[in-house]
Order: sequence, then structure tokens, then C-alpha cells
Amino acid sequence: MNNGKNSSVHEPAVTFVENYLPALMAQAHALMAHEFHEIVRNRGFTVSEWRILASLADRGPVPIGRLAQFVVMKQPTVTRVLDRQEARGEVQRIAHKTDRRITLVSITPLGTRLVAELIEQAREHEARILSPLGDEHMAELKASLRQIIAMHEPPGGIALADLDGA
Amino acid sequence: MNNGKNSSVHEPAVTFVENYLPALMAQAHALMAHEFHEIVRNRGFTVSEWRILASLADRGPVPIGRLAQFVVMKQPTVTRVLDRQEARGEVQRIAHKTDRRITLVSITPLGTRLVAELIEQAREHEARILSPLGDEHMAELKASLRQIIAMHEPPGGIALADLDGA
DNA sequence: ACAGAATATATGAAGAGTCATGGGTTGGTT
DNA sequence: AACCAACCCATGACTCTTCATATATTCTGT
Repeated sequence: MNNGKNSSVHEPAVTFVENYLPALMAQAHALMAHEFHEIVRNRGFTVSEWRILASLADRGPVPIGRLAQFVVMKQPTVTRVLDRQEARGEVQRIAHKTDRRITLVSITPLGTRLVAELIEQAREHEARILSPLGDEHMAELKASLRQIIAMHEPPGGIALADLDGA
Repeated sequence: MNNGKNSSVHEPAVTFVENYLPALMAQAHALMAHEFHEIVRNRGFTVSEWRILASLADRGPVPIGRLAQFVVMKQPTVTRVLDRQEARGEVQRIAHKTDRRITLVSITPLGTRLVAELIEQAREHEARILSPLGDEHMAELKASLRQIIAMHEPPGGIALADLDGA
């Protein structure tokens, strides 16, 4: 609040957005991601495609809705990105064995090859970016982020591995 | 966490994206922001409009390009959002006194009134979200984020206050 | 004073994301 | 068995964002 304009003092010392966590995170993330996203673009991927491939790279076949949660996108968006990627043979849709409502997605060997380099570069980029922080602060940072994420995942412990239909 | 019902070598224990800082930040941010954005929507603002108003709330007249950096949006996007907001009288464009290329924007009294509540709620929301972290971790987290941001701001110390034309 | 490079914002065309909804499927209840 | 609520993904219509570029202004060197 403090609507007091600039009286005698010049700066409000620290403004709201400069101390608001979501704003800090948005900016820090954007700055980090911006550089790497150029690499992604140059490889012919959009940011969304990269996120999806990177997420699928580790996991087995995943329901589309679940994937949407991981990559922080709405389900219709994921469906459309997957359309493009499937057409290019980077991912594939597989029917769930027992529940025909579910469409599982998995990365193809081609997709795996294509992201492998990007993931490697992402690791390097991350290391380069974060070396000034120091291992300790870095670990603290990630731990805090994981905690924030964990607090928001409503079901008491989402199993990362219950892809029965695979 | 990820314990094994699949006791054997199935899961990579921790996948790439689960340990990749930008991914962690994107997810943590999205989860935090999601809740608050509903409040924003209910007040008739888009997320972009909220970010712009919140950023302008603290500062004096700012060049549009500079504002785009703060709010992490491209300049054309900001221009268009400002069009809407200016039409509603929430912000106003002012010509720079000496450099006529520059268009400065500032929040109006109306805009200030409208965001005041949202900023208050944002603070409360932030506090609620972060209380489980504890003050110390919270401070650490913000400090690390600020450092990451600072590392990316190229000029040796961007002055937050050189709005001569104001 | 002038041409050309640089800077700052605006705009037309195109793209990506989202909302609301539809079609198809499953599971529980009567 | 039939019904109905819940569920999952796909799709049309729309909005928001972005890319490429235009327009206007300032700066720099000659």
C-alpha cells in the first residue's frame, strides 16, 4: 500500500514487484530460459515442443492429461502440440490397454535422439548459469522449489509410476 | 517422494525435468500463480494487465520498452495491453519531454485504486503460500532469485530511476 | 547540415494458447 | 440391464501473443 508518493526520498527502496515471489520467479525463469530457448528454436522446436519432449524423455507412456500437468500447459494445447509432433514421428499415441478413454503418449526413438542433445545442452547451460550461486545455495534453491511444488500437488502423493496400460 | 512399488531398476529415481532448475521454477511459479490468477480474472483483469498495473503501481512514468522488461513480455504485447488499459483510464501515456521517440506510461489514480486491493491480496496470498517454508528459507529463496536476475541484467547496474522526462 | 545507423513504439499478418463443448468410455447405482 | 455421473481426449471459435516490419525520432561522423 503506502500510497505516499516520492516525498523527499527518491526510491521506495524496494517496490512491491521486486519483493513479490511470483514476480521474482517469473523474471528469473524468463531470463534463464530466454537464452536456452534460442537454442531450442534453432533446432526447429518450439518451447512447448521442447518441454514435452524433455518430459517424455524420462518417462514411459503417459496419459495426455497427466502430461499436461507436468509441462504446465492446458490439455487442449498439449493435444495440439502432440499432433504436430506425432506427424513428425517424434512421439506416438498408444491406446490404453484397459481404459479406452485414455490416450497414452510416448517418445519415439527419433524423438529421443532429437532431444538427447538438447537435454545435454540444457544441463550444461544450467551449470553455467548457476555456478555463481554455489552448490549449497543451488541445492537450497531447488529444495525450496520442490517443496512449493509438493505443497500444491493435492493428492496425497502422486505416484509417478502407475502407467498400467503401458 | 518416488518410492518403488517397482522395486527393481525401472524408474530413473529422479528424471531430468525433475531436477532441471528452469523446469522447477516454471512449475512452482505456475502452481503459485494459478490460484491468484483466478482472483485477478474475477476482478476483470487479464494476467498481463495485472502484471502491468502491479509494476506501474510502484514506479513513476516508465518507457514502454523498459516496462516490457519488467513484466517479461514482448514490446508489441505491452503496447496492445496498454491500449486496452489506457482506453479504460487505468494508465496513461505521456510524451517524454526531450526524446520524442519515447512514450512514457504511468498508472492513473483510477488504476492505482483498482490494483491496490489486488496487491494487498497478493501479499496475503504470498504469505499464506510461503508460511510452510519458514522465514529463513523464504529469504534465501528470494535472495537466490534476485541474484539470478542480477546476473542477467547486463549493464553494470541498471538504474531504476532515470526517468528524466517525467 | 546530411546520410546512415540506432533507438523506441506502433501495426498488419500469422501463430500459439485457451475456453467451451462434443463424442466416446467407464463405473457405480438402481 | 439401463441410467447417469464422472472421466478423458479432440475440436471449433476466439483471444492473446508474437514476428516482421513500418514509422518516427535521435545520434554520429564527416
